[in-house]
Amino acid sequence: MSRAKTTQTPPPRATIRDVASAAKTGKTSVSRYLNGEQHLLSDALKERIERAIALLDYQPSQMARSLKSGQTRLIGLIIADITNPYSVEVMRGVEAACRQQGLTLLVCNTNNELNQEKHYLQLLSSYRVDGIVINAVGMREDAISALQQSPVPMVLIDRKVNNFSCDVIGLNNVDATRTVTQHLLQQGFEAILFLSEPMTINTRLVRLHTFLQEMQHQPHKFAAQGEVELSDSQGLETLLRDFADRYADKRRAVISVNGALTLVIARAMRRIGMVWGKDIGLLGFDDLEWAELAGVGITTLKQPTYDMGYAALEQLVTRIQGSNEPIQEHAFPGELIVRGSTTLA
Amino acid sequence: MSRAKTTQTPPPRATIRDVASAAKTGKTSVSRYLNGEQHLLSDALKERIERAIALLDYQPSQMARSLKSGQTRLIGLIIADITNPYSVEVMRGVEAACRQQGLTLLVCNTNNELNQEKHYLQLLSSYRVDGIVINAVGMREDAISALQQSPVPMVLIDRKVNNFSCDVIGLNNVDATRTVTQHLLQQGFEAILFLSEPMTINTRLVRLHTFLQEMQHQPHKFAAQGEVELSDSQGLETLLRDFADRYADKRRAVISVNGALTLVIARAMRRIGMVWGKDIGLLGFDDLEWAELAGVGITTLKQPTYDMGYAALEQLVTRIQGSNEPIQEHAFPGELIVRGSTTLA
DNA sequence: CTGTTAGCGCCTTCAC
DNA sequence: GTGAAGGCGCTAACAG
Repeated sequence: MSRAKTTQTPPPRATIRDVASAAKTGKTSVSRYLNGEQHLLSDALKERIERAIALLDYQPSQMARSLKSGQTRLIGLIIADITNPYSVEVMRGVEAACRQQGLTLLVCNTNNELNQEKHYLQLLSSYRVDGIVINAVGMREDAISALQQSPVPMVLIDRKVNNFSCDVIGLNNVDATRTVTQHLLQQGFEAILFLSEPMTINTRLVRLHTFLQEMQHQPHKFAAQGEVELSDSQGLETLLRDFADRYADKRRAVISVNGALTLVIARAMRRIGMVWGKDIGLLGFDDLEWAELAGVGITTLKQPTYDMGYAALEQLVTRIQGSNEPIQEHAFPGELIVRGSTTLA
Repeated sequence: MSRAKTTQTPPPRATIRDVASAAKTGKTSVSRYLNGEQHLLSDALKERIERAIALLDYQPSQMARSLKSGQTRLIGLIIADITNPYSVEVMRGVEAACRQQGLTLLVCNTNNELNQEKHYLQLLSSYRVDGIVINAVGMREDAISALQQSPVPMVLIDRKVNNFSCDVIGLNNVDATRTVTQHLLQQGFEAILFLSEPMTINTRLVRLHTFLQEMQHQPHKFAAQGEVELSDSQGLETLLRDFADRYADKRRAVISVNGALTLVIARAMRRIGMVWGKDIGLLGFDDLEWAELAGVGITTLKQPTYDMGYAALEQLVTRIQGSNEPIQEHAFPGELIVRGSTTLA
């Protein structure tokens, strides 16, 4: 019966005190040993401590350390949609930078839900993370109240939040949208439909406005716009058909505001037998790993997502270290990758 | 100058003591208030505490709590390759389950590097996570030594590790591989090439062995196998060409051992002008969001990844709660999704 | 019903 | 060189 008990209760983790007594010394010396102040210890003592640590498989508790020091060396990353390859690349960048700085990443996925975002913000705060990188759900004020209070340094990725002043890392949306629009015009497209998910996000608005602005200068060209939920495939098909009908005699193209939408648009086109690169042009923000495999290929505007994540963390670290420089907005350039979908035969 | 100082030193977070004194009471009452023992407090006191908390924007420190209780309510998830959509879905499942259980997820990406894995294992342990879900890098013994020691409950996802007894959640690889092989045979394919990344992972081995075994029973059919690194596009092209040449007069098909490889194979086929669904059959483990868009579509064996992640966490929780039941190996069924690539015209 | 007290594991003066 | 003592923020006896 004592056996059962032994199995059930795992041996409690060794503490610094255990190590100390095993090494026949005090906690202080062990602590010193751990914190690189080894030059203060006699070789004999070092020896003993080393052995005791190995013997007990001792690992200092970060919890206790953090409690004492007030620094957790934990970074929170809040991502709106981890399903999105864009987010995954950002995450990889942030993570790489964290590793390089000896920080640990706490990743949270809000699934594009505002209350999840609030929940995680509070959670991270209660764990006393040293800083937060956040890809916000929206730009409305809901989340801000919670944000603005917090004394935790933050950096926004991609999406700005109204009335909330904070460093932002993102794409140079204006330049990128101009590039994209000009490319389509140069390829001879005459009617362009800008498709977007709901305009609840700053980035989407900027892209749309820039697009419309670019098109204004064009005398005999036509700009159209549509808004769809990712799940509304019916609505999307209708939108596409209407566009094709209205500009039946023009060379037509569609711009997709982001990668997730591009996938949905491509599927819809498939279903209604509209072939990109032949019946219609297609261009999407965000590069896609399968872009070259889909029919004749899909032209994309690639963002340096990994670098953006990396840069976001670096910026965050300067804030953590107490930097008081004015708010930064770092805009990265995009890269147009031309494929078959925008080079009509 | 006092202004500068104020800006630089953010107001220290309120502690339970601050709340207590603001509410003119002791820490205990505040603690009780926080821990749902409100029925023990007088309405007047509750009132005051509530106000004090709101006023100071007080949030209890999880660090201190964990230190006291010995439980962090933190779960570690170690993922071999976060780039892989498979992993992302697993993560989403684990995360959903965590949320449902009031646990917080610490996600680590090992990038398929063994030393990263070891590093993170130790890190999670030093943060005293309550449990770990791990998608191991390999099945060699290197990492195990570190693993086996640990008193932290663990659950493996997808990949088993030799000599390490631990619950495992994964696909029913035998059944799935049979399904896949039989499907190709029924479609009239006569020569089948099984392509895999290096055989460093248990799952891949099982799939290969099952495939070979299934093919043994087939009199006039031919089984071939190849091993490639994802980055070795040259080698892959050669492999595909050789296969096509050797079985020039047979109906040929390729099985890809996982989603990442399927992408690479599809690209290689594109480059050498080999058209799936026409020149050759193609079938891959793991469903891909773009599978229907690539040419005539690619047949896949879909895994219930989200559910697997969810189940993994649930299993982990039973262990955390002290369950001593024998090691479980939960194998989920796969689902064959037939598309154009395996229905030769 | 409420407050006082003693640690959780660690680091850090401060003495020896 | 080394160790003892106090406290980080919190919870849980144990008194009142």
